[in-house]
Amino acid sequence: MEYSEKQRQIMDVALALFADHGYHKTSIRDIARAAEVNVAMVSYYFGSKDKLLEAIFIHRFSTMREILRDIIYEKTHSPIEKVEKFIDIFIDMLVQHQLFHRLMMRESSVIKEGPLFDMIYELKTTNRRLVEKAVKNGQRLGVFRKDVDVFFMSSVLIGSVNQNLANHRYEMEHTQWTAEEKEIAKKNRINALRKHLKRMFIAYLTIDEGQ
Amino acid sequence: MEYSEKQRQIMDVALALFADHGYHKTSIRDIARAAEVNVAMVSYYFGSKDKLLEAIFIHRFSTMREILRDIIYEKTHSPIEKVEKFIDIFIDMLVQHQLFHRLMMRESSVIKEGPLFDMIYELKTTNRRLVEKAVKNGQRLGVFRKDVDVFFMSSVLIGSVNQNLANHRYEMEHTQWTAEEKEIAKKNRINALRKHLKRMFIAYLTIDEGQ
DNA sequence: TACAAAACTAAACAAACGTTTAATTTAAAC
DNA sequence: GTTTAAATTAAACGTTTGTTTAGTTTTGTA
Repeated sequence: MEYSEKQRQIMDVALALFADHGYHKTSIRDIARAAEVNVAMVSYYFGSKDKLLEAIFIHRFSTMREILRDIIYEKTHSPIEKVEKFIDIFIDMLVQHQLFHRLMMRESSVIKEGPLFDMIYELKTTNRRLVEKAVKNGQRLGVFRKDVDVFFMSSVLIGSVNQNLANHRYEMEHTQWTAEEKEIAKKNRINALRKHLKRMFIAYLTIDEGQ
Repeated sequence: MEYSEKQRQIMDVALALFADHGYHKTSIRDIARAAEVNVAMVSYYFGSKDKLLEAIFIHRFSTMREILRDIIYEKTHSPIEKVEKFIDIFIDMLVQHQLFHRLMMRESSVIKEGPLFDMIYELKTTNRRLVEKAVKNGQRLGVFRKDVDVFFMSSVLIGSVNQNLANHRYEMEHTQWTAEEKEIAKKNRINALRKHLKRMFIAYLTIDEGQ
């Protein structure tokens, strides 16, 4: 699916507004105003507001799919390195697509059917399968323990990163830092997130039960 | 603040609809129909739709505040037991108030000011302070490591539980189990969540760096 | 029973919503 | 330069929205 510059402009503006104020709170007139186009253009190009959301999802999903697919082909030496690499790529992905990620997380709690539901379901399943693959690899090599809950692990991965970013945004609302200071604080926070998430996962995966 | 039976009925119905379909997607007429009252009653009792949401938040928050406050007075023997107890109470709280928790999580991403923002901010801060207290206690007794990131830990706690419950709901949409079977599956899932979350936290808190 | 306050109702309100229409401008092709 | 299709516009469409009004019923009190 190819989009003209104007179509992409509408999609980008809509994504930002949807992420900031929610899908239903954002009106087509809000989008048109921010994108500096006529209100009729959204229907003209995308058919409807729902279809616009769907177009945004399809567009962003194809990128995320590629990133997740690339994780498999990452050549690493040990199972631990593989887990660390996985976490790095995963965090990079969510940070890079943070607006879309926020939108998806928010709407996923009320979407119960249709193409968007299927896409989100696919993403969650893919994510879980990749975690499972990495875990089983480590188990086969005798590095990881046997009784690891993959459902739990994938929940922790996406849930922790998501909550960490959300909390950080919340705290930033209370500060009066400059944009530059906020950028530095964000980088530090993400680096801390990487470090502790890796440590926590590896501790959970390798620790001996016999205490 | 005391509410009559009818007022509580409206609040309960509204909470369920808000949690299931989102605040902005749910109309006052939807609420009135489900609660079997006249549309004007919502404005009559609560003033406006926003105030109704606020009333729901205030009402549920007072309960959650009490639960979190009780955690401090939990008498336990060791720091590890304290962490385990904390996780148990926390999960109990989110499961018991799962509708409200879903609503709060969803709306917290778009609420940027006002009384609801302040309440959510307070809850996050309280939660983090309690985690900090438990961690420092363990550090003082030489059981936990020194370089623990409390911001990270509180994010992992709420994020993991939230994501786990959300994923479980997502998977349930695809099955055709009976209500009873779903209830059993849910219980099992929550028990697994308890077990693995405790194990993971304790592994992260106690493991030696010198590997 | 009389009365005042509270509870409740149907109807109407203006505003905002997503979408469509009909007309006009722009761009491309011949 | 003419023609044809695409892009763009302002205006209007019918619904739905949250809220208010004005009137009725119920309830509690003296």
